[in-house]
Amino acid sequence: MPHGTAPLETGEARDAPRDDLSSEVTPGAGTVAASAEELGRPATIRDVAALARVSHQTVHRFLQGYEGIRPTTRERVVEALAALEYRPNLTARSLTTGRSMRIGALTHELDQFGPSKIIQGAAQAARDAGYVLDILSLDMGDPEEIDQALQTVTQHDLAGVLALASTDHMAQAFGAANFRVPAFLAGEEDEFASHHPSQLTTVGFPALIDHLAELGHQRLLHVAGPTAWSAARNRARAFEAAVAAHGLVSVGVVHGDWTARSGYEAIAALPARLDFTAVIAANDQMALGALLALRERGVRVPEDVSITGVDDIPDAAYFSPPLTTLRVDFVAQGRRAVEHLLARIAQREPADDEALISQLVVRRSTGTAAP
Amino acid sequence: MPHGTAPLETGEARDAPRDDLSSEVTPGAGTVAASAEELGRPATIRDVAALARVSHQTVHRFLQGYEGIRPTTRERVVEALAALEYRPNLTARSLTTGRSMRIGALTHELDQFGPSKIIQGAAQAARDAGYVLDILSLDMGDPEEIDQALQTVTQHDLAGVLALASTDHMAQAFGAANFRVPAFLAGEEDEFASHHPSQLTTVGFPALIDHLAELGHQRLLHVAGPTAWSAARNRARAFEAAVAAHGLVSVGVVHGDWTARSGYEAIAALPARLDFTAVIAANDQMALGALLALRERGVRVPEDVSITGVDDIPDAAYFSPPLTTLRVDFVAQGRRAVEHLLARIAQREPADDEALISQLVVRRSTGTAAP
DNA sequence: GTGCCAAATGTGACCGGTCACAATGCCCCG
DNA sequence: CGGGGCATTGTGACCGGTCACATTTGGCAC
Repeated sequence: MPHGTAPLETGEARDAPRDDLSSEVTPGAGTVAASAEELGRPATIRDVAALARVSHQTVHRFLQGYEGIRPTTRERVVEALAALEYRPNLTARSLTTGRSMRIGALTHELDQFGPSKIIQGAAQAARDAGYVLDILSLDMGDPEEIDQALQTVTQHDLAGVLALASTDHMAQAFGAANFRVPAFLAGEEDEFASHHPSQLTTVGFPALIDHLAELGHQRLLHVAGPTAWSAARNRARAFEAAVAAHGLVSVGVVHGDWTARSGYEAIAALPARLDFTAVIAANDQMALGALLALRERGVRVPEDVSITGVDDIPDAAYFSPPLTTLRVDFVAQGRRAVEHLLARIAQREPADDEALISQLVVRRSTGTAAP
Repeated sequence: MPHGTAPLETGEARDAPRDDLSSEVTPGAGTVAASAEELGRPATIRDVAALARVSHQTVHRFLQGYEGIRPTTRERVVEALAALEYRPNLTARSLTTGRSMRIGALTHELDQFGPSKIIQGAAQAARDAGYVLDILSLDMGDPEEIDQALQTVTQHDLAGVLALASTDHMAQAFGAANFRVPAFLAGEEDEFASHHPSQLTTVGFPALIDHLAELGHQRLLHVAGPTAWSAARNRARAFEAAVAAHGLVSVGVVHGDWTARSGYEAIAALPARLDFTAVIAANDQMALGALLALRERGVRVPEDVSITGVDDIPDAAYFSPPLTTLRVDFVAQGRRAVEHLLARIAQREPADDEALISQLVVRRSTGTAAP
């Protein structure tokens, strides 16, 4: 269909410019389209060239920001571009250059706060760099489907591929795929278990455990995320390390699935007598669930048991009671992931990024330990 | 760079096939690449054609599912495709066809539960149809920036454009843009204020108000969303209509911004004496904030005041107390939006979709009205 | 005015898949 | 055994922007 559209007119337009140099400058008399409407289809550089009475290459040069164009020529090109409402066709461009302005983002669990924030940051960073983000939400679980989705990715020639959710499934599928383009797997930073000893007591989990220790808590329960998530493992490791560093006691690690329901069930399933004074949940949702379960058991928060989360979702400040938590900058993670990928695409070294420090936010869900 | 890669070899490969029909079938002897590695770049249909000793057109026909290919020929093509690990180049394809397999999704507020769920549904539906979703997250507010983002969209030739967030800003920007492709603005359905009288008492807000009326509530407060959102206006309208239909009293409509904070402040700002027995928040987050504000005022929920939300975010079941709310199927909304768009792209009539009914979920935040 | 050189501009091919149109090959009939 | 006609396959151009290279133009010195 797009082919057949008035090929003759196009042909004439291409040949016309060199003839009537002497005739009137006022367009519209010849076969050269002088306006977008007259053309009836998106303008190409050749349409613009014809109207500006230059070669398509000159138009191209102008668009590339080439300086050496005579002012008079340049002016004609500018006018023609405006008159025809020219917009470059990125598809054609990528066909020749072999590069595209698209980044594929593999993700799942888009309804989770973290991942969707990361996507938001990634989309921003991508757009700032003139790229668009192609979302490929995979339903994990069906390996067949993952495979098919990855196939799809390789066909849509992308400048690079980013994997954002950090489950083992994803990592595995990602590793096995042959994208033929730069790829970057954005896992959660190991910030919680910082290897810089100097920071151990000031950032992330150490700060959180510090806070609890100061309040006199000795025995802690960790409600962890699903083990298939590296973020969950990181946090669990960081928890254990911080506890050990403070000489406190971990009474156990229960695994949930990030949902409030799993946090609720983790607490509800405990024996009648609780042998801890603080619950450290690996995210705010599970903390919320734990909060309700404790309340239903007649346990007061924070008088009897303190509770903490991780993420600082916007709602956390309005839980009953408001939740003490570690704020994680997901948007920055997304931005950074894209920047890393862009660096790899451009074959530069990625900018040295400072650590993403998760910040302790103290609210009313933590208090002095019950005696 | 991709140009220069051994143009000679390519040229020879293109001409070679017809010569050595008699010589060995075993490849590798001539200049025709017989494997993906040997090629060192993605295989094209012409590479495949050369290896299969057919014309590029025959390969093309095979790929299009054309039946009339002699079995022996077909077999050679199949083998060549496999040997060279051929993957179609979608960029080249869209250049000629003028169609692409990409849908642009304009959105903002990706951190909101509703929008991100809608995106999830849209991405699923898109992928099911072989499309990918290009996310274009706009920062509303800066009209300059919106404009620029829309420019970007028109350059990435997309099969269609979808706008998902339903603020007036978006609607306006969307309406003003000239996408040159099918576009679809997915606003929230007017489901809450259904015009089908028969459904008025069974779905959405009517059901919610029904529920409260049965519990004896007479005086209601609505915490609405921001007026710039059509969803907020719909819900406010539906609230008023349902109240009127039941002969109840609306003591007022306070506008928040969807966040828990705004719900909290809406209640905190009220005079000491509350003249309502139920708060109807336009979403669950604001209900959460209201819940905390009431608690801090010493008001018990649901004994003194009942509270309801809308959306049924996963956390709502674990608020303290668990929230009575209207469940909205955002994923279905996203799917439907994409299906509508795809229908428009294919110039078919969209499938007749049944109403998306929001379902009342009764939990413990509502109880009999205080006397 | 002439010649030279760099600056400015033009030409044609190409990316890879698709399209319109041609040219074979093959089978069967008279 | 020749020829009609369909089945099968091939040819070349095209989409629009880019690249490598060729050609023209202008400015300046002589």
